[in-house]
Amino acid sequence: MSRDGTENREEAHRRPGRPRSFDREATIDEATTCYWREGPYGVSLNEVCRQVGVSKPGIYREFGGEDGLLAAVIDRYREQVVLPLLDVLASDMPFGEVIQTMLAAQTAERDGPMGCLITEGRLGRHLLGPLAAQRLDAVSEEMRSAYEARYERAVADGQANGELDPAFAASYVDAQLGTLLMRLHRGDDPEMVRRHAWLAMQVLLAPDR
Amino acid sequence: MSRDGTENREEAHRRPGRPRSFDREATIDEATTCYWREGPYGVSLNEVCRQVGVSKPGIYREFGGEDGLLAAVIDRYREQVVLPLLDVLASDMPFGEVIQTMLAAQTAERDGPMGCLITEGRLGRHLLGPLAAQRLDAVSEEMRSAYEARYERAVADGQANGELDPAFAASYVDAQLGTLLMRLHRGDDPEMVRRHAWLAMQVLLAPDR
DNA sequence: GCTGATTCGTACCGAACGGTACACAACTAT
DNA sequence: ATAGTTGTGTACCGTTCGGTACGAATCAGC
Repeated sequence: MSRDGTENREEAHRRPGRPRSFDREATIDEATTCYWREGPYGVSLNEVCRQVGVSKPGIYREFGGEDGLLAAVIDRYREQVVLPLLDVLASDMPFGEVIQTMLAAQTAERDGPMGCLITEGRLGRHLLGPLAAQRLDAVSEEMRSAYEARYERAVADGQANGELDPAFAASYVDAQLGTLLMRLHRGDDPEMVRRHAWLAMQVLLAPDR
Repeated sequence: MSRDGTENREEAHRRPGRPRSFDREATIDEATTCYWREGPYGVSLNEVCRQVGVSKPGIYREFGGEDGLLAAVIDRYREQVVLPLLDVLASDMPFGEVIQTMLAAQTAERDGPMGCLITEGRLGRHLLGPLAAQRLDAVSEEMRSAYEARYERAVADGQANGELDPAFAASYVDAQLGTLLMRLHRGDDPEMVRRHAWLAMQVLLAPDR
């Protein structure tokens, strides 16, 4: 396949013209870090270009503009952060331990930025372009439905308070996790935030045991 | 007293020079509505001037700039919104009813903007000037300590779960109410938001009854 | 009417924003 | 070498931002 410019190194580039020097993957990675650290609204496209070390026309040629770049960043964030989280949700750990593990993972001191790019994006979704907004909604719904499925499984296993409508419980988890992530991004004390979230989650757990 | 330009109407203005036409109180009122509706970061000073119908130099002469205007707005908001809320907290209603009343008041459909100016301001406190940030912190602490006092009273009356540290419970209430107000401002369904908050508050109530 | 005092808004400043025109660099093919 | 093709970044566009210089407007006193 020689659809794109990355043929095998042996034959090098056959096409005429100047060879590409723009590294799409590295750009997405660095831009993801920028947007994650500062929040999607806390950093301008100019600033991202400065920090990543690429020119603005380069971004426009590759992603079509700020909206397209953010859409690519959200996709990358989904693969690297959200999917592992969904794996934890899908595991066969007891419900309470799943919750505890998720809270602990998010509030653990880490090298990278605290908080969640998706959560920050949802805080000002109306400021996003159509592409980024669509990806954001998709990932949000993906997470929400995972919460709902896990809650239903927990109810079936007797590990969760079954008196709540699953969709309602899922959106409750979504809201509580959103709060946790937003506060972490704001710089609140992770341990306090974690304890608040854990307290809020108690209403979902099965009363006995 | 003739310290300021507003002497009694009988004697009119005695001082030389062009009489004041700038209405400080009306400006604060209208600006409060603007910042409340759009959020402190969702509206520029230029836009506020446009909507209120005053000139930018007028704002600078009266308030010293954007920071001073926001400080005055926060003070006005405190008087008109926060103090009545503190009155509800201080009332002798049972604890559960106090919580329910606060949630209902915030989530009720109303003519004015949904959400809370203070809460929105805290989301991006680092973007505020020193004056506005100081007022915001003061009001925030005022509310938090009111939550703490009311919770301690509820514990003493056997209306609240006494196993929580009062400061911890107060910051929990603060976080949950903040979430509620932020979601209302974002446009989430008020009824859903209210039910979520009420569910989260259950862990504070006394287990029996 | 004139002068001085005071308040007013127009019209500007430099900086930063998102977005783009275009000249030049770097390759293949002849 | 020369022409053709493709990728690149400088240097600009118009807009909006927070903030201000300054002359016009409106009063009291004379």
